Amino acid sequence: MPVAKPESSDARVIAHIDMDCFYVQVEQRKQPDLRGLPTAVVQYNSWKGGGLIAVSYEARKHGVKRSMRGDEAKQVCPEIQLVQVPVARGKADLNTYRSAGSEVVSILARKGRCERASIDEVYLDLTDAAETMLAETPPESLEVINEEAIKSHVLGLNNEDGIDAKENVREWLSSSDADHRDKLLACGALIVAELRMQVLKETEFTCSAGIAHNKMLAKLASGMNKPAQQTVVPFSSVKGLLESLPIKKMKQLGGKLGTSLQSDLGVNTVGDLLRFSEEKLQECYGVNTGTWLWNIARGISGEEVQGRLLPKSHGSGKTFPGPRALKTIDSVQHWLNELCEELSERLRSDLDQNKRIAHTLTLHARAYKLGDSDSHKKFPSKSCPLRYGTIKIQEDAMNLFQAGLRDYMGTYKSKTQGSQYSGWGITGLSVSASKILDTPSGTCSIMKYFHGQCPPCSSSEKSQDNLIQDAAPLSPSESESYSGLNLTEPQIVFPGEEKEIKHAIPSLDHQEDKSKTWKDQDPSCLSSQQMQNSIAQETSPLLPSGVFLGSESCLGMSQSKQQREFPTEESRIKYAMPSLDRGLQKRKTSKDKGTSSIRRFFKTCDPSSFRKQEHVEAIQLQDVQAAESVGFQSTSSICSEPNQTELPKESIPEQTGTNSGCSTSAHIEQQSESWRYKVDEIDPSVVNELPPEIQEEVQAWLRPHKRPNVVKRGSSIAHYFLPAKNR
DNA sequence: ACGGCTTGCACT
DNA sequence: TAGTGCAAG
Repeated sequence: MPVAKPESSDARVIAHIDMDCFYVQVEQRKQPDLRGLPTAVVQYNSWKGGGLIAVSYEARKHGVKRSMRGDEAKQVCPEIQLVQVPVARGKADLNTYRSAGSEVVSILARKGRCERASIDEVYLDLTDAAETMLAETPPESLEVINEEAIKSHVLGLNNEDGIDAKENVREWLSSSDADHRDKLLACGALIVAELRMQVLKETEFTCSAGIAHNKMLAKLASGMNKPAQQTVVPFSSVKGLLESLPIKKMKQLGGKLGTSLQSDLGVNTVGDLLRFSEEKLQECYGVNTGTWLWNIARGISGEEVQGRLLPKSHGSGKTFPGPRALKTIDSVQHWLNELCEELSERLRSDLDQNKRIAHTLTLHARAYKLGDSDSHKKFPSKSCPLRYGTIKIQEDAMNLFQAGLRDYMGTYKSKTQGSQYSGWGITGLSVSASKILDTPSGTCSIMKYFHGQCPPCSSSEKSQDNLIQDAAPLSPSESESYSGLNLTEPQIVFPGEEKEIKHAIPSLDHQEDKSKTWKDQDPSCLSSQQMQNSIAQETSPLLPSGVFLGSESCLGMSQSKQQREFPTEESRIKYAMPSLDRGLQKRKTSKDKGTSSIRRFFKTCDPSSFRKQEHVEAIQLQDVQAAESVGFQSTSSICSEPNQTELPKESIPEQTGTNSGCSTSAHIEQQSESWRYKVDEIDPSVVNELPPEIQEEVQAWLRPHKRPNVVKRGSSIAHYFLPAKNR
């Protein structure tokens, strides 16, 4: 039976921290003369003064806006200081901002779980820190309250900007008879004030923050008082806040979905959403989006703060607008080389600094054809296994481009002559690296737990000779999952050898299925220098299933073909993790039917220790709702249905009314064979009995997932504008 | 034929 | 899966 959690454990303390006009601040730190002046950061000064990408608050007062041209900005604010984004390899180079961003993250990650939400934003889960503070040094016990905290804006406090606001805030922060949730938020506010001061001290950057019971509200709040201020959203202020909040201000609703809500349902404020039943919203926008909308109307958002300090992908791109469109293969080649060079550089530093390896290379391009107005949509993106080394990346990217070009041309049934197109142009190119995984040594706590330490892993113990041996007989790509491209032929690369081997050519028309011996190698066993030279092939996701086998040598086994085709259970677990982590909606039938060691571990646990997981929303507005008898039944159904608790940020709406909830659950139940389904059966409470070093990792698997969308509404964007009416 | 360059994510 | 598209800043 579901056991009700104590109310207090649901009162999370979440903060969203947002750097103020970050790029401007970075430039002002570099050039302190600019401090206090209306300033904007601009890229590509050549055309109309370049495009603004960050604007200081002084300049905003004069009406300067992001997305203005440099020239326009000068018009509305003649004294504006325009600073150019650094340029490298003929394109904007954002690296200084990236590293400034990591400076900040490393400070903000000190007080709780931290999620890097973008280059200049993070979420923090300060629940534990706040609880601890409340227990040990509650605000009421402090003689002095941090001045920065006293400057907080507390939504719902009377006289918020009146003359005695500060006294009110001081009292709110340290009131001893306050609601428990408010006390926690007060602690959160103190902690955040401290962190912001620390950031200022160590980086010279100011930031704004929102402190609330969930991510959505914290994000909303951080933008309410900028720059350099913080805003607290007490539980009791939520209803009033959302009631009048324009729907488009809500994150995820600033685009077409928000427009559809306005024009099709007449929803102008978040509060207006309360008029609609969950079912109605689901009919219009699909199950996930519908439920999500229903919840945000009530200030409910269960999304957890992910403990992730690093980006999940790297990309480098450039546009070639209009007259500058690329017309020859050579020019494409040139720019692709530049982009790949930058990407490769960033991959290397990620490897060096974070011991992470990217596994997929993707190329995106935009092209136009005279006479076809939406020709630019049709250039397909292509991806392949990522091989490290600048030259390899360049080569693979070029091959991807050519493959894309063939498809693109195919749609026009036309042919290229030589290296010259006519009537064609490439208006955008970008390359990106994704599926970035930690090197096992760093975070593979589970493997360590089940197999003990892995001495052979330590890079110092591995000789260069071993390296060569291990790396030598490499598997080629199993390329069927990569669009018929076969970009990676077997090759031998010795440490120190950076030259590419010219036979890495896409063979589009022959897909061989070669059986080769496979000796995989744990990348973690290599020093980063060694990595740079030799990890190229073996780190590609070569297996058909995409299994990453990097850790086997960690276990001291020598893998061969057999294991390549039947990877060990631990490998599958390792691979399954990221998708579970993301809480994918789809539950695909997994090919894995074996009993994993993790499952065995759980099975040996005393069944009596299992109890049902309670999924309760972080912020409980139920009391409020009950009082108002607004959607109370739905709320309780949410709470008792595990699969509903993880709310999607947004999803494409689907065809109305063809199907609904019952087939959804039926569909889920069919998946009894899948490993993920088994995960669902695991009682979360048992995690507490695991050794601490793997608890967090297992916890990540157990996050609730979204429901598959069974309702179909068609696939074009147009359906945003065509929700069902009068249904 | 312009607002550039990145990210993350959902969907299919 | 790979590929597409939305959204945000």
